[in-house]
Amino acid sequence: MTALTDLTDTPQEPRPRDAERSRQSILLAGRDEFAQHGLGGARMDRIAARADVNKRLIYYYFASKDELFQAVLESAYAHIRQAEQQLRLTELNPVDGIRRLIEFTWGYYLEHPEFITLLNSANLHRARHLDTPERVREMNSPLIQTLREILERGCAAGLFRGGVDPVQLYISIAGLAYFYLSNNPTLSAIFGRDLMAPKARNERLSHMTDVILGYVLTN
Amino acid sequence: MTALTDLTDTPQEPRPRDAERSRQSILLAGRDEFAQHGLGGARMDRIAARADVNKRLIYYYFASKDELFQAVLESAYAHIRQAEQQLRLTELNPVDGIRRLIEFTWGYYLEHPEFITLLNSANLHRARHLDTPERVREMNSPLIQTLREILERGCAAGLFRGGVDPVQLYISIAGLAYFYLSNNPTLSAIFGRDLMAPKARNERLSHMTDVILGYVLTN
DNA sequence: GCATTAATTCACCAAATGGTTAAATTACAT
DNA sequence: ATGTAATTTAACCATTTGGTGAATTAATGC
Repeated sequence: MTALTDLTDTPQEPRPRDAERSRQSILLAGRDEFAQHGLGGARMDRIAARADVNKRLIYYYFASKDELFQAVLESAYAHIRQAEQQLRLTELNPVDGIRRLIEFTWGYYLEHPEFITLLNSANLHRARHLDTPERVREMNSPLIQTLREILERGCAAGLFRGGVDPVQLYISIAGLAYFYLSNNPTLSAIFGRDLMAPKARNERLSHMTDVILGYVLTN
Repeated sequence: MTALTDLTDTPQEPRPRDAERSRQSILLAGRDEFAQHGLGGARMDRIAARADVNKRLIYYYFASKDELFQAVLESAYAHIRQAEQQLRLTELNPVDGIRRLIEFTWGYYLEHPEFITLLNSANLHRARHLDTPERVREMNSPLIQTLREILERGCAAGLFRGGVDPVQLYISIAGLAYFYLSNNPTLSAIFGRDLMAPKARNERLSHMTDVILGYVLTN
């Protein structure tokens, strides 16, 4: 209140020490910075500023820029896979199961645009930052298994065509959503129409669903 | 031959001056560097080395890193649009027209991986480098018009479903191919199978065709 | 209270980076 | 031959960059 107790505008009041909180804060800041500028364009100083943490602390928890990126990437994967596993697709009939997977994929990419740009950076660097590929693979198998099960059920019921590779189908569902969102700026510019307008977004979801169902459904 | 005439290993023989050649060389070098490292990771010194040109020359022809990237991007767009216009899709029946467009898209992305990473960089920067959007838009309209025409013909012949938005369809065709190739490193790692193996590539083309035809075809 | 350890900050660096100044060289028209 | 504009180069620079060594402060166990 007095000039003596509050001379500066920066309170300087030292936060209580909390290793886990700091680590998490750096991880989040890194996620945002990498997502916004790409791995090459990201700046460690900015990450420190975003996390409101001394830069040296980043190197205390993560050895280098690359290792931080790797940690960010793994965390992003863990997040989407966890969300996927709460879908309970097996409780739905095959058609609704596919529908729900499409809607989920669309919604997740919409709500997590950082996931898309992080993946783009990871791929630009040829997935060099996905070490322990076994762990990641294990994380992704369940969804493919679920999809395979849905396809089999639909096929047995005479609803779905046979011979569909669940991996191909998954990549197609993801691709239809991902490309639209990832490339939205150039596509919107090229076609001269705002692809992110609410109406356009709804049309896209509807279109994607028609495409995928048009493919898997017999007749 | 003698020590007098050939003291150094760098011949130093000055190339004849050729502005157009130099400009083009820089543009190509920039394309490769940007494609490989992204806009943020690209290094002007490396571009100069790739082009075998003094770094200052880059700034003589292109004002800055951003302007060079912009020129590279425009050139890349011009290239694919030109290739698209040699497709003569209108000479084919509707089904073959769609088939050919899918095959072309797939083949072009395969032969020009740099196009994909350039676009990713452009989108990371929100298409800021696509100025003169009118020019670019004009370049892209013809293909959409052609696609619209194909869809109408197919619909009139009772082959295709009606109400298909050519822009949505184009984005879907591109997306099915683009995502598979752009994200190949992470997808291959995650699913533990080499998606770029010749067999896998053929299967992908076949799958994409099935998906798109399954959607547009009636019955 | 006190020592030990874990968390955090400070000050700093060598290398790399995008960009520039000014001079030199070459083609080319006269 | 010579003047002129276009092309190319050499040397340089202020800043930024990822990363460190060492000191410092806060929590924890005793």
